[in-house]
Amino acid sequence: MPRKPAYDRDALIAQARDLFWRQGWAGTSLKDLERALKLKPGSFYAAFGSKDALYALALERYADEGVARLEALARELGPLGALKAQPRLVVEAANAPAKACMLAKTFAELSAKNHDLAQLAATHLSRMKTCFADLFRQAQAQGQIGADHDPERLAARYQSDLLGLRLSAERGDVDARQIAADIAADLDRL
Amino acid sequence: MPRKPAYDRDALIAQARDLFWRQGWAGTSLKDLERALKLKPGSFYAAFGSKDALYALALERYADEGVARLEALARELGPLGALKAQPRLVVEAANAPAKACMLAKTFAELSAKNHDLAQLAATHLSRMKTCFADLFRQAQAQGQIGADHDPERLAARYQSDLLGLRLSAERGDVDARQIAADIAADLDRL
DNA sequence: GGCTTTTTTGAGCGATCACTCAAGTATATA
DNA sequence: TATATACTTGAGTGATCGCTCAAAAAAGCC
Repeated sequence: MPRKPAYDRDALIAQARDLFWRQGWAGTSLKDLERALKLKPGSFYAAFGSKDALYALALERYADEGVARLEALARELGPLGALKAQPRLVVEAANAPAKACMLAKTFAELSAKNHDLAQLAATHLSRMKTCFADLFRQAQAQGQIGADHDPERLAARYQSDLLGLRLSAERGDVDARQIAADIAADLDRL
Repeated sequence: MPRKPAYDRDALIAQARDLFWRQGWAGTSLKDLERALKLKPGSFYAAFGSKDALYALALERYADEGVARLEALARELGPLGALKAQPRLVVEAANAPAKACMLAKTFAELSAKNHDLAQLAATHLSRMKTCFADLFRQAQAQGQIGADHDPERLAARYQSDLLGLRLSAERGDVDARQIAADIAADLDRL
């Protein structure tokens, strides 16, 4: 007996993610969302409950797809290959809403006020770091990098470099491809 | 015959810089500023004109002091010494309002909307990059690093790593000192 | 002390914020 | 086709945003 919604919820979350990713939390108003998602306030709140709840869904989606993409890359190129390819891929992602990492942007914007979304972003960043560590561990097991390295430490440094790279990639006066190449080259010296 | 202001303008700019640095542009309201600077709205606008104008002054101050600190460090430790010390110093700065770079935070928050302050932050980031390049050039001239390196490229990578490090330093699940040590160690292999 | 000039004060402006809700509309079942 | 059950609509909520301005207070000069 009920009527079905006229929208595709998954597509709306993806659109919201793109908007939030580009413009940040405070930089994206409900008017922006209503316009982009073509949803009136009533429908918006019926569907998602609040701006923050939708942001949380968007963050989740962002992180899930990031992990999935990395794991697919590792299946294709092997652990070290994936780690070496990732910087270039991130910089060259032409149709992404932004180069910078949405988790990092969210954390940077909201951590000072102890916002729940900052904690959520931090959790997902941790998850990504664990993925990196796993790949370093696998590469080590396969003898692709020296046994005298701590995978967790490598992962922390690698993720840090990647966050810097992705911010740099938004600048007009920086050649991010060079930086990406240098990060990848460093992995060969391990 | 005129009356003198009761406040120290330079001190107010420094306080505003600390607030903006921690909380960002949108995250810092005029109420926050009025409370921190102990200024009623009228005095605030008589002194600074607008929130954005004060933010610009704060950015300027931040960048100027950053450059000055780096140059002083280079006089004390030499060019390569300064570059190697900087990561550790940045991570260990205990009384700084935040670990992350204010220029990077501003740029990340505001560049999507083409805000003037994002452009200003980008300009100052460029300035800092030039400082780094100069130090790499000096280190090269002194034979401390190989002649087969492009100082501009080294500077871009170094700054990118530093921005990543400083963001990582705000996370609870990352040992930023390890990353800082690893960045410094990389400079010895040039 | 009297006058001028400036700063300080704080109520309050219009705009926008995230959000609500009652009325209108469309759809799936009976 | 009639009814029940959602979904859609958009005017409107109180709160907060950056900011203005006229009145009150204070300091420098005669």
